Amino acid sequence: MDKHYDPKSVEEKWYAWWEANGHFHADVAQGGVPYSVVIPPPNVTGILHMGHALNNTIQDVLVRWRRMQGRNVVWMPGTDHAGIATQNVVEKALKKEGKHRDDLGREAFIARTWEWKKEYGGTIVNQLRKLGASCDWARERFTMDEGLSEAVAEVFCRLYDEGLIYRGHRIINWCPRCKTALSDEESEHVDTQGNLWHIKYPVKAAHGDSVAAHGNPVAAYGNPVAAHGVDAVQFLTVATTRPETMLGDTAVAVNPNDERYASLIGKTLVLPLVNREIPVIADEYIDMAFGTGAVKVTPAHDPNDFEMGQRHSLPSIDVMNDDGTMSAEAGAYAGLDRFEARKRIIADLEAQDLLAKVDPHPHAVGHCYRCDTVVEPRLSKQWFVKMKPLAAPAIEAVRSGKVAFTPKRWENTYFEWMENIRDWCISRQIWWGHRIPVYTCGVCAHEWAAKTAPTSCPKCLEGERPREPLEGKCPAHEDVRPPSPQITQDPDVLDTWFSSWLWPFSTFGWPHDNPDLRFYYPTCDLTTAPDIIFFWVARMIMAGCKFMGDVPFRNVYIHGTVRDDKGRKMSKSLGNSLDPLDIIGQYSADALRFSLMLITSTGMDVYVNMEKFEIGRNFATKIWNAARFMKMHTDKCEGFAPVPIDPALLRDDDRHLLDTLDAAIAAVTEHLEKFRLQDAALAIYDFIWSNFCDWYLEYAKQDLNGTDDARRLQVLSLMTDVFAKSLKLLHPYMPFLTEELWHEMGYAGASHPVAEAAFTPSTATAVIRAPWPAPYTEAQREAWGLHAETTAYVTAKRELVTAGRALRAEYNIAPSKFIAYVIDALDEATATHLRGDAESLKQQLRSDNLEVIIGAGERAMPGTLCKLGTIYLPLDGLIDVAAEAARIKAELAKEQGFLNNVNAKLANESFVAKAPPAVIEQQRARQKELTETIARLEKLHKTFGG
RNA sequence: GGGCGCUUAGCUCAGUUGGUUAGAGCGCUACCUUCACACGGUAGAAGUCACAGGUUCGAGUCCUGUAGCGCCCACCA
Repeated sequence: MDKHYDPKSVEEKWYAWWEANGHFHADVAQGGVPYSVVIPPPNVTGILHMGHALNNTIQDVLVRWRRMQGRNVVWMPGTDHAGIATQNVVEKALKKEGKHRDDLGREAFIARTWEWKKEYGGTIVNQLRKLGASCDWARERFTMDEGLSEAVAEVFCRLYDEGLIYRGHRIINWCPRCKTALSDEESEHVDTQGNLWHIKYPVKAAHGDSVAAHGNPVAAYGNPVAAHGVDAVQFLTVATTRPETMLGDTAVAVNPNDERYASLIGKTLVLPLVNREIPVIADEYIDMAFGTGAVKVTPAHDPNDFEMGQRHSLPSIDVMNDDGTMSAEAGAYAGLDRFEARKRIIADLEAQDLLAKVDPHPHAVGHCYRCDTVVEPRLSKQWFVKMKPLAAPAIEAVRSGKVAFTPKRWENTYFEWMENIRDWCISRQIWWGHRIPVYTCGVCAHEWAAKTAPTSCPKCLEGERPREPLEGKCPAHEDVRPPSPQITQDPDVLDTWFSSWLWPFSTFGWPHDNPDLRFYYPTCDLTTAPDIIFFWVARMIMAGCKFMGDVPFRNVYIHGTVRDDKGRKMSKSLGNSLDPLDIIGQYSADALRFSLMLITSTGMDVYVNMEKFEIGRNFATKIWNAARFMKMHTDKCEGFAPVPIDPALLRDDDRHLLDTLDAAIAAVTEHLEKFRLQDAALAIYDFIWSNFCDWYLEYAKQDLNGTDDARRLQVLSLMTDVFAKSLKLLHPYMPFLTEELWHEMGYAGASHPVAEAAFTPSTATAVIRAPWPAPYTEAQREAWGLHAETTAYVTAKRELVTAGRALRAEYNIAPSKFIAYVIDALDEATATHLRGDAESLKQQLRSDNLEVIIGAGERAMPGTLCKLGTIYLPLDGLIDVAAEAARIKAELAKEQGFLNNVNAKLANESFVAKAPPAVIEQQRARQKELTETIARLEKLHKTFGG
């Protein structure tokens, strides 16, 4: 074995080997209890970031653990075509060539995108391999591959035919850079310090008014100086955050109960800058307390205004183009960018003295989640899914517990959104994605949805249109004529998430019934980030309930966000991102995985910096060295083969080791069942490092270097077996290191008599297929003498040894100086037991240059204390007697305080009456212990002349 | 405006149904390069569990309120 562990070569070697040997591949034919997981498909444009590392490590831990438990495990991998994101990437590449997508045309552009996918789409998937993700790569899917596209078409047509997909003319979120509609979820609200501009709208004078007498009142308002010079003009002041939209105003609204404006309702205003006449309307929606209480109504650019427009039959004037520049409707401002137009409009209003005031106003502004451009609410004709009917069963599924969230609090978030769900805008004005399968007949104007491109119009085929007879084909069933130029398909594509929400069943072959789908659906655990609950999790539950008649998964584990050590979200623009591949390069994939798991508690955000990954690296080194140590001894032991446990040869520390291993196995299993991956990792870490390495391996040295061959063989067998089980426990977290050691230690194929089951040939080769360790049976524990007393003895012994070492440190005695100390054990049984083990104790202490004498206090001079009782240390001029007396006095006071508390507790009638017997018993024992300790301390204190 | 989370050792955080003297990692102090490991070992210091009330025999843990920080949702122009 090499002195140093080389993760790089090891990780590459084993990943290739696992894949080549089909260790990740799932097969229905093998039967058993399924454990299925679908990966949250990363964007095909993605590169591995810390969020992926966290998400996929969690999944891989669960998946590997379940696999070892003997479940029939499938981890379905794949990528998302990420409509807008991918199109952006390809457009950027085109731009470098000085081209635009329009130069290529739709078909060529799509072909170009597929080429890009073919060349770069595998990046993230290969990075997942570096992380160690044990996905069933043979099943890898892509949201635009043939099968998934079929599922999308199937779902669209079903919803369309049921009337759950409809086309609507309404205000949607428009990204002027991507030039497409977005769903509400795709518009991210960012708190922004904006302004509330107060603009004065002149009131048009009635006939006979003095202003009207000037002829054209509009002209007068167009020239405020003139207006002022001639007459007093009445104004209605409105407040707005988006002044440029005023060009599209078709009314101003006030609350009908607002006395300030009562007289103006029904009057006409003259819209500044455009001189359009617009009415003052009354609408309950208006909040009298906000702004001026008068609101400009722009039905084409604001959802509320749109609704008001509907209520009051107002026209809608769209003043913007799809790229965010002002449209022809904007008159003099046409062609200007919307923000430039805003500046100009403000300036112009100011020049005409129509800007009453400007108040700073913080508000949330929508940004495109793909390109961060400010989203424009805009009137548009789009496709929508009616969500309420889909939401109802999905709400019930969570309420009834068919789907459970971890942590549970996310269920509230889910309910909140689902109960107030709004229709989902699914059409996108881009090219990369699933084309909306809606067709229109140019002859009869019939519109319908079809899974495959139709060649003729069904309405016309029904006989309403005379048609040519077809040779050899029954016209009622199939039409083989070339596509009719009369039939046109909707140009838009579907929202990326329209394919993602089918992922848990489309990846298993739906809409076709098949064994995989039947066996693996519903999946078990879905692991994802909180920001994706609405985009994906909720919609998957809806789709599962709707199309499969069952939930898509039983558990949803929502993990936290990975942040930098200052708590900021990692982002490219901040430059505070850690690259998982850097961490893997510097510390190893195992270190990345283990550290992440160890520092992340269930569902909480995690703060990371580079140094945090030392934990995992150090742990790996520790284990590597422990293995080297054992290997060194097994190599020395010629022809070493493990022997079965001989109860006659077992000593306390052996029993204690088996005991703590048992506890660790139980704890790890239970924690993993409840998604407590941190606690499970801690239990493994603590067992291997503290119990196995620090205590047992040190303890075992005396036997390994001793002369008793039978005992040495027993100890070696025991420790290698316990180490094998430790590797199994650790394998889900550190797959590479454990696999390497599994082979280095010769566990692959070796027969371990203490192991819980004989390996079958197919499972003997890899830890990944080794069975998850089971706690020992009662019969074994009985036969081996694993009793509670064992733990008590070993605990006593450890404290005793610790006390000896502490003496040296406390009195600052050189390591070279031999110390014999004496212990007066508290209870006789322990003392007797430890005396019986005196020889091994002596050996154990030899390296510390210590020697202990049990229960002979009278012979020695007083020294210090440990929990077991009194420890005496020969003075030999090593101790400052006065200082020691003071120390003991302080100790005495502390113990007396504890005793007082306990006494008070036990004297309390309510406590005795109500506390559980176990707690009372505990307190009684403690009372006894404290009383004895105090008696001893008092004696000691006297000895020191106190 | 609603909802959620956090506040425990110098730092980052655990603490699972309320129950011995509240834990870990890092950092810190002292000693040790002893034949697996200095990415190590041994021993140690360090916390009025944000604040104020309440329930209880007993509260870091349950309830109410306050403060600070953070996140999510929301059409107040």
